[in-house]
Amino acid sequence: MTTPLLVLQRIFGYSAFRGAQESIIAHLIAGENAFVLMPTGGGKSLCYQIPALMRPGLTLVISPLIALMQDQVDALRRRGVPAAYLNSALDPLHAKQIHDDLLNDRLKLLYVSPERLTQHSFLMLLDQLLARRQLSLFAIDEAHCIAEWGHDFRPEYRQLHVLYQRYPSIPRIALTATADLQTRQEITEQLQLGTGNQFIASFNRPNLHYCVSPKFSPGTQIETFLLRHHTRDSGIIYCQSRRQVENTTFWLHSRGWHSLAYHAGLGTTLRERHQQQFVQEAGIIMVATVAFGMGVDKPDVRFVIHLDSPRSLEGYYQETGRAGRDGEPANALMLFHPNDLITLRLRVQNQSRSPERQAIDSHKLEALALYCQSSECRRRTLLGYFGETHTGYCDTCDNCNPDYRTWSGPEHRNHAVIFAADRFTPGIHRTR
DNA sequence: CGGGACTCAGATACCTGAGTCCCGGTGCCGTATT
Repeated sequence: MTTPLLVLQRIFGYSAFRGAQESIIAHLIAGENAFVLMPTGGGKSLCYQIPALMRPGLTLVISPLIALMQDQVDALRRRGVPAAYLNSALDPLHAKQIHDDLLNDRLKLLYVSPERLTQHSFLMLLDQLLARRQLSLFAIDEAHCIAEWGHDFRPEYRQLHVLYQRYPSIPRIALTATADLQTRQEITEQLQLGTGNQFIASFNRPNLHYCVSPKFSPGTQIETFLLRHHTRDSGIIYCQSRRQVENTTFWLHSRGWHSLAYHAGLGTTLRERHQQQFVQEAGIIMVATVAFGMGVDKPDVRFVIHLDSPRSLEGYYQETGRAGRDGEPANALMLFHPNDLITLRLRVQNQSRSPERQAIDSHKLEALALYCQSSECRRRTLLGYFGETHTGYCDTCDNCNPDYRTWSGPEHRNHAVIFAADRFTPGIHRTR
């Protein structure tokens, strides 16, 4: 008789479970639903992969990106686990093969996108598996996409309720590393997970150090920060627009920094090349839009700079969370100007979304505004937003420790004074 | 596209008007075309 621990040791090669992994796995094996919130690198995947191997039949994993599916399936196959994905990157012959494998119970895990899942033909296939009692578990990876993308960008993310409506007897697990209270509620409702099945780890990342600096001369500020703290480190600079990415990359390059651009307008080949370079080589600065990050596995990212304000505190946490996954100290610097907020507020107002949705977007944005303009411990504010209490005085943010206020230039104390005294110099502009 | 924000030059010490620039970002899927 095999146990989860034996599977963990024999298949995955770890000696012991971490955090809540063991209880989540036991929960799923017993046929219960689960909502799992765990920081990146906390071992989320194992929470459904081990039950997948211990329960009879197929575990279906809903994943947002083809690249993520490929990474996961490659890793599983290397360990000898029969896993596959079904998506548009696959040629018809292979797709047919997987179809056959599914009907003959030769696969333990199948990865698909929500778009694939909601196709009629695919649901018919699942119906067949259900009828043969070959359907074991549904796992929704990166479940925050339901709230983040489901409302306009990828509407199929709001149709995942088909899982419990059509297959009520099959347990569901949703996993993510970032979700505020609102997002958690949305995921739980959308997938009917039940309120008693929540496994929520701490959001605190003690090795991340936070600073919000008034933005008055972004180029100089970035360079000061890099020269003082990160002359040879890998890091990410987040911008709001593709144009800003281009300009900043060009500018950094002209100043002798090894920088690469990443946004969805660059084309698949170039994006893949840049991402691979960033992961494999040391000391590259990736200048990127929100397109960059998900599924990027690089433990030694030493800094994340926000050149423009993100549109929510949730997004900010997610993006800064890509630094310091190795547990070593890493810095999160935000260059903030109140004008950025004005633009974002207008954008929320002008969105053609329901009043309820606008209220939620607005709430998420105002949480960020509070964070930027607060003189309280950043860590306390950030954790408080996610419903966690922290005593404050973390000593590793600019509000707790004066040393952190000089990251990108002279010490800043009061945003209002600085913005009254200085005229705002807009973003870095390419010289023609 | 209309309109707001910014820059710059010129006339005149703070303001005006013309010109320029900008107007977010994320990916599946399938079908049509080289």
